[in-house]
Amino acid sequence: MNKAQMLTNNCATCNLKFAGFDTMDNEQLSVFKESHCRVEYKKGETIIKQGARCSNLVCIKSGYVKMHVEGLGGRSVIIKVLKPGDFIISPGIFDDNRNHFSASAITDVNTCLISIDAFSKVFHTNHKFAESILKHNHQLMQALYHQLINLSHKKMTGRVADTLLYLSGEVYQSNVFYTTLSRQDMADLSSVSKESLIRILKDFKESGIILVEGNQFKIQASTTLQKISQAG
Amino acid sequence: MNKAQMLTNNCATCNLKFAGFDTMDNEQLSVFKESHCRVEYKKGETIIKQGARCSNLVCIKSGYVKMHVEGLGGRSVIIKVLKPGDFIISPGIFDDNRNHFSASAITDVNTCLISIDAFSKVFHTNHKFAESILKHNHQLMQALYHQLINLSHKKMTGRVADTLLYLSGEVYQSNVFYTTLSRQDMADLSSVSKESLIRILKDFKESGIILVEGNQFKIQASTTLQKISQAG
DNA sequence: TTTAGCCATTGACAAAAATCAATAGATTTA
DNA sequence: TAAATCTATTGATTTTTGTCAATGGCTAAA
Repeated sequence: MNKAQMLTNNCATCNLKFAGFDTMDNEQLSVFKESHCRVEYKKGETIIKQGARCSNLVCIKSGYVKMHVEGLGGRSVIIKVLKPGDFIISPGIFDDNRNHFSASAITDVNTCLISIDAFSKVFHTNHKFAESILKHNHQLMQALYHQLINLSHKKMTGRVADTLLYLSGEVYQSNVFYTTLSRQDMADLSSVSKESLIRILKDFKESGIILVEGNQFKIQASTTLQKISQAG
Repeated sequence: MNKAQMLTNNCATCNLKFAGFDTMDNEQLSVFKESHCRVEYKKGETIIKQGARCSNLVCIKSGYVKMHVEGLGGRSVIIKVLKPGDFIISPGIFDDNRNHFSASAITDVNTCLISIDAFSKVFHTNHKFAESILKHNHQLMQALYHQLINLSHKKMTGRVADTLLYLSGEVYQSNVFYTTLSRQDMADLSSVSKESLIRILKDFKESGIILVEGNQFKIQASTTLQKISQAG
């Protein structure tokens, strides 16, 4: 994403791959455009807070965001790591109007916020847009089913292998990546304790499956990782 | 539900609390009515098969259904137990057209099946209906978030307590209930092994928290169960 | 009725994973 | 720069949980 694209204030020419953008006519695009506001978050800042009223559709123009559910005793589970082009629709929108998860910046992040009102207006006037939103939802749900299976049937090594494959395959889209996720974050993403995560990374490193140096990762044997993941 | 209501063939007078029914006009109702077909399943039968093409919106007129995701090595997780009045929209509908979970009858079940085409037609012409579908989806998703937290942060006793509270509170809606779920099913609902589930039920029974006699349950100290659930 | 098969239960044991404690490294703040 | 703070790492230990094996009961089929 270059600077010129990032700074565009026109939804019609926005580079975001926002599902449903292409179903919108000029009038609908201008509803979005008028409601939008650009906000920058610093690394560590909370973008969406679980329990608070949900007021925006959040589009990520640049940077990375972790989506997490806060549980008992300060612990949390990371559901998903979002990258540029992704967006967040809080599942409370047509329901109790509350956020049911939090989202925090794990790098500096540029966002474009669309008001719920504008979203709702377009949802109600453009059925193709509505369909694409439902589709987006369903995909999220499928990911949750997958995660549920992982949690209940796989042991730690399999879950950590999954996390590594997820980060390299879907988030950073490269076998070599630098992550701003802490070890605790990676543990929350795998649902293991921080110590266990570290031990497993060490094992993988010693077996030559991955290369780790601080937060710099290289997946060397992704087929082996896949086997570990499959074996549970 | 009495026989007369159950046998009604008219969507306008259907007693199902199907979200969005009240947003439909006569024309839309007749789209549903024309596409519908009534099917009876015997206990144990598969209603929706994971991986197969999804072709219907399934409304449950009577009986109970388990919604489960099949994982590795024949093991599965039960996501939800559905009761009369509930319905299932497969999350593949506007996406890959595949079912991402299975649904099986745990009693004899009466269903009303609406074709995807009819569903899609009404979804596209009635934005209030669309909104209620999205809302339904979001509620399902919130339940999944909750389950994710349970799985990753609670230990077995807390999860089994949750299962008992769920069955009595949401499914059978009574402190006293008879379930057709097997011990293995209850274990899959709690994500523990069958043996562990049995041991914990025994503990609860010996502590006087519940009364169990085969598949007949009575919750005697629901506050205690809630505390166990909260404690993790 | 008898046999076979499935489900529930129990005990013993092994594996898996979390917790606790201590240390080292890195980074921020005074 | 030094102190303070936070994160990462490692080892030792305990807790949690699953697996295996054996048994009894109930049901369904021959």
